[in-house]
Amino acid sequence: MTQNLDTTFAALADPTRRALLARLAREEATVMELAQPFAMSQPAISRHLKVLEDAGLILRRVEGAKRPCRLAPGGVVAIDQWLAILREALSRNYDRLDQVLAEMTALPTSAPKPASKRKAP
Amino acid sequence: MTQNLDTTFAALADPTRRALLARLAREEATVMELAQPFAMSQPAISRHLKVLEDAGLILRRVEGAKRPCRLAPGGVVAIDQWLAILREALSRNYDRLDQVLAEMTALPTSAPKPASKRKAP
DNA sequence: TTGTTATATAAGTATAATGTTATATAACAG
DNA sequence: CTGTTATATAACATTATACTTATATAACAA
Repeated sequence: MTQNLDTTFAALADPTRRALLARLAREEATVMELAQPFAMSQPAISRHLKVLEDAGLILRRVEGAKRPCRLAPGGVVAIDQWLAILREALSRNYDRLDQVLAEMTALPTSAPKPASKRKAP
Repeated sequence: MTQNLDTTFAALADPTRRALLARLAREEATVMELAQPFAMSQPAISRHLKVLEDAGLILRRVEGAKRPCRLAPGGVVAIDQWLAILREALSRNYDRLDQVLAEMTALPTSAPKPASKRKAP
């Protein structure tokens, strides 16, 4: 249940699985309903759904012979929490860039760039 | 480099690469600096960095013989845009749950559920 | 019961990912 | 130029992923 980030990111790294999630974002659906639009066997879809379940991205309930799937929040929450590290760092960099640009504007005709030497033939 | 989601999610699905990104969230670093804490060869780290670069998660500049790496925003932005689909659907589900709970509270000893079949919009 | 539908699991295979060591390239220091 | 440092690439082994078809299970319908 408490999926790890490896599993969750890997689950999202497949276009079929993302398409399944996009479908489930509209409405709950059974395995056959999910499989129908794909040029892929039912066992293949079943395995994709297992990957999504292990990743905390979907939940399944039992309803007779059917197993309707719906989105679960766990995976997205875990990913968001991890991405927060990157978001914070990126926004810090962005602020710093703003500051550098502001300084460049404030000091008009200074030395422009370091200009590193590149390869010789 | 408009990296695709497969590449970006797959890049994040590896603990070594996430650790590299977490390191770069603190500060820019060269390949050797990044490699040093890991029990892994330098070529392995170089390849991980290439994966991160292709994923739009880092940028590298040339500085003499060194190639300092820093975080890039592209990958995170792409992921966020895609996750928006799931977030929206999940919050819709959550609101619906809230509503169901509110109804259950409002009607104490009534018939248990209206149980309406959901259909597409 | 028997047949049908819905789904899961098994076995096999092809491709891709991740690591290794050895080597190539390019800049730097002398 | 020569040796050293920083990084990339090549070749290879190992393991994981993503399919396939065939079959198992379980509910439903007759």
